[in-house]
Amino acid sequence: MEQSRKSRRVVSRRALANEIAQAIRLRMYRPGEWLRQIDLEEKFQATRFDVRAALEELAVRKTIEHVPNRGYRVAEIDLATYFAIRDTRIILETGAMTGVVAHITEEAIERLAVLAREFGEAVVSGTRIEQSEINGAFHHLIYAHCGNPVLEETIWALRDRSRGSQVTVWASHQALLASDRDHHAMIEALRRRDAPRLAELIRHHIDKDMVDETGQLPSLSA
Amino acid sequence: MEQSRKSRRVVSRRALANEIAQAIRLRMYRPGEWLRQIDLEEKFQATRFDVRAALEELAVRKTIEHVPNRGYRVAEIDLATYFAIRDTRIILETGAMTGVVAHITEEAIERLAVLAREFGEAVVSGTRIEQSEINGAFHHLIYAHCGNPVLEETIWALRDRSRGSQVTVWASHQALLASDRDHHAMIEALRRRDAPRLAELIRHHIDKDMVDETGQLPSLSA
DNA sequence: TGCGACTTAATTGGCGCCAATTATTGCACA
DNA sequence: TGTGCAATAATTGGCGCCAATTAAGTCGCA
Repeated sequence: MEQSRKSRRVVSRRALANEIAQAIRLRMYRPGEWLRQIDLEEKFQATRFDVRAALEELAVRKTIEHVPNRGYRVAEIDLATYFAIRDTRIILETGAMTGVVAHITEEAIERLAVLAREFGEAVVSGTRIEQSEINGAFHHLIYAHCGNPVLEETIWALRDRSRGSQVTVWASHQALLASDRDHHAMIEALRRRDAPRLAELIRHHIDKDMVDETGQLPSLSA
Repeated sequence: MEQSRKSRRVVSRRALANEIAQAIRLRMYRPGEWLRQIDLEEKFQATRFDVRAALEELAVRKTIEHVPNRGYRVAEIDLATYFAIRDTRIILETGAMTGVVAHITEEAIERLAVLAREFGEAVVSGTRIEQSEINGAFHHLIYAHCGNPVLEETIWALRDRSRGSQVTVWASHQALLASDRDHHAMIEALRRRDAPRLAELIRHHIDKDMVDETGQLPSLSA
């Protein structure tokens, strides 16, 4: 009981950074928004020191950006870096597919099928956040089976980095339905252990998710 | 004059971390070696606070590892992560080649040719550190022309991470000579804008540099 | 003489205070 | 009424001190 304050600290070094990252993922903080240290202190029940350490970690991971004497804010990435991240993701995530087909188990594929079904349901009756979380879990589970922890980690870091943008949320219902179809096609390719096909699907998937919504991009070009 | 202390601080946040990273790259600190904060304080003329921030940053970047209440030490990576980094590097660095042949200028290729020649000279009459620096500059210059800053940065981060190992230093003179030949072959392929050939050379280059020396690997398996 | 517990020394790491910087508000003046 | 300047308020960030933890050294005991 009397350790309630202290145990909080022990966990916080990395965990607090992840909690804040999670909050950014869930869009509780929008790109461009300032993260005031005092607010975070009480919101996450942490000391100023821990908050600062967490913010610094996120700044190193490029999830947020640091402006001296101004503070930290959710990185607002421009179109050029946006495409740069997309292209890098394509290289990494397609490159992971040979490993995935080599290592993934039948059980894992079944779990993926369940997630794909859940995503399909969330498309019609779920919130944006639910859709995003299930989609994240789906892809996370795929890359978790590439047999290369470093690759998995690198992929995840880049995905987190691209969240700090307005374009990652699906713009249209059509895009959501297309994503749903992609997921099922991926499972099909996984069952056949067809790495090239999978890579092509992934490439298309990333491309679409990140480009299909250029309709709302003008707000970014400012 | 009176800002001598302060200006030091302004630079330090990121720069001090890079200075320490550089020192690790140059093997002034060996894998497994503890980085004592007091030593770093006077060695780099920084405050304890800055040293700690820099160490934390390097820990986030996985260049060093942090053990609570013990301190920071150069990460001693095991064989499995070693191969994981190698495979991820191959995916990224070969994937960058299409961008490189599309964006690199003739002047840049000439500068690469100069570096390749310098490396060839360093192989016979230079120190290990000189060889390593020229080799780094050569590859850095290549990836600087891939037209994708994010990709370049990711590649560099991974390269830094693999330094924390005994196997990155060239073991044999033969390996050095082979590296030298590879460099010239790369320039040849660059002149012909032959991306597939370049990718194949890079793959072989990484593979060899990192595997050819398994002869001294037993020291790692401990 | 070897092993274990205790004492001492060295190192790390948490945290709060205050200075430095920046944003905001209000006021005077054109 | 609009604009520029000055005072005020709020926020960030540097840093030193000391508690907590760990490693090393020492002594006693079997």
